[in-house]
Amino acid sequence: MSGALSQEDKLDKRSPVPAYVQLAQILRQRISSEIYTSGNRLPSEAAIAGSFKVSGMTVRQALGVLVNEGLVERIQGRGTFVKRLDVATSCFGLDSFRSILTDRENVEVRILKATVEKARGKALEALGLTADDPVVVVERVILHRSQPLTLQVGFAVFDPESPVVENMLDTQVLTDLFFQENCGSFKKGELWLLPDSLDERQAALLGAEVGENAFRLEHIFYDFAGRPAAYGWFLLTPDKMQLSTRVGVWNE
Amino acid sequence: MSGALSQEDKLDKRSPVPAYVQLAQILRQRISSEIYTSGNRLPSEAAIAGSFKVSGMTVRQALGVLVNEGLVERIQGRGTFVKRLDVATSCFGLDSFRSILTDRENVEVRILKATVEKARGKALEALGLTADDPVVVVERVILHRSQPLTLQVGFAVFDPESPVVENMLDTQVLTDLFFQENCGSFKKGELWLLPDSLDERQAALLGAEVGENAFRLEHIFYDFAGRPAAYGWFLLTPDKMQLSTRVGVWNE
DNA sequence: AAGTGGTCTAGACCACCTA
DNA sequence: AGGTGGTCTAGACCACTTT
Repeated sequence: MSGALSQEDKLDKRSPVPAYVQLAQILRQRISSEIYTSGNRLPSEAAIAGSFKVSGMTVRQALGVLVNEGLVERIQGRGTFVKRLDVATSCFGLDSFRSILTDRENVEVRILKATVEKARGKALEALGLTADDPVVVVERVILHRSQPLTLQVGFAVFDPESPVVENMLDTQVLTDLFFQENCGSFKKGELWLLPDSLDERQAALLGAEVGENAFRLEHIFYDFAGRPAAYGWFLLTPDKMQLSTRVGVWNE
Repeated sequence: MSGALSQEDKLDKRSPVPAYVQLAQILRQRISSEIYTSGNRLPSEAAIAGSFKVSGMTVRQALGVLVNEGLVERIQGRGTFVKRLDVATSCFGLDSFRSILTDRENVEVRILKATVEKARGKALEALGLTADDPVVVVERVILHRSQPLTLQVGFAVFDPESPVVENMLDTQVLTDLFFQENCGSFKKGELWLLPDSLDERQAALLGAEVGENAFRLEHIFYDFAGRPAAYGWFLLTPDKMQLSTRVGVWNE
């Protein structure tokens, strides 16, 4: 067994796999097999560089990979340490939602409502408007393979000269936030995730049961002048958007 | 105005702020002010290095910062491009939950139940046991400033020699996953986030209303042999764990 | 004082893309 | 062929921590 180990403990410099990736992999395995143990120090950069006969920069790059994976922590003047599992540093991505939306030929958008109304409630506040300013309101159901995927409600400041209004009325725009194809008009955005449950109308539109638990994904986007320009939310049942994340050593 | 701009377009090499951070900031502002626009190419590494009189490595480091922020994308052979806003690349962290749990002097754990039972249902499946194998079941309420924060239910394989069982019965262990102080016994873990609503008992324990929407944070942890060792979940109302994230240019 | 990681230089060669 | 980013070297100096 130690033969197999020492074999993996050398870098193949002719390999197309970069040296720093190979090195990261070796160090990852040493963490996984408790050669380097939780809370303890790894050898110094110089020591690793010497033992693998690579430059300091290559070691640094390999350790950077492990830092990004949350496996180690580097402290100036002290060293590089194996991190303990830390649930709170993990984060939940929207990949499963995106993977459905990017399947474009099977996605269909059905407009339920597209009107100009007087602003009130949360949309008024989020968009920084004064009472009764006009806002564009759009409500859509997005379907995937003819099955309801999500109900989307959006509000935008009504400004006939703004491209945002055009975009709001376009069937594509909000899916484009995910398709990443037509969203140069926003500088930044903020998103919130909330637990919710479906009322009668929402359940009917999504083909789900009344009271069923769902995610509510709220969003607000700002234009390049820094003004809030679009506010709204998506309603999604959790089978349509699985949120999961991993911590610790998975890529051994 | 152009005077102010050109002033910021030089690096202060005597500053304690690293050159690559200053450079990233300048490039970020150029994206924010649409000097570099969505979808278009930035100057090449060599061009940036020349105009700021730094080495290629410093430019590379600065661009790496912007890549991590999701502002630009680098494509080998083509160049570095300003990314359009992309909701689906953002992710939700558990910082707000952690910030409460790490306020240790105000956190209190109240054990509701700690028994050994026969495995069944989801815990049996998650832990890879066969029917009626014994499992440790622990149920707790965690309070912050004497207010109920979360209800936690955990299952662990019953193995008298395993430190996990000891830990499960310890009032501290699962909060330690967050405190990051006593979790060297797990190699990896997986987490799921789900929308849920509180039943009568849960609502009473959490001082909330029956049917109120809540997050359910499920977790499973594996020991260094790769075996599932602990499964369970947290129930939390969204006021106790705000999940938000940002995309685009925020640090101008 | 010695050891650690953090920044930075000034090159080199390669893989990839576009023309 | 020429330009782009990706990897890598072999150093240098600095800031920080520990002894």
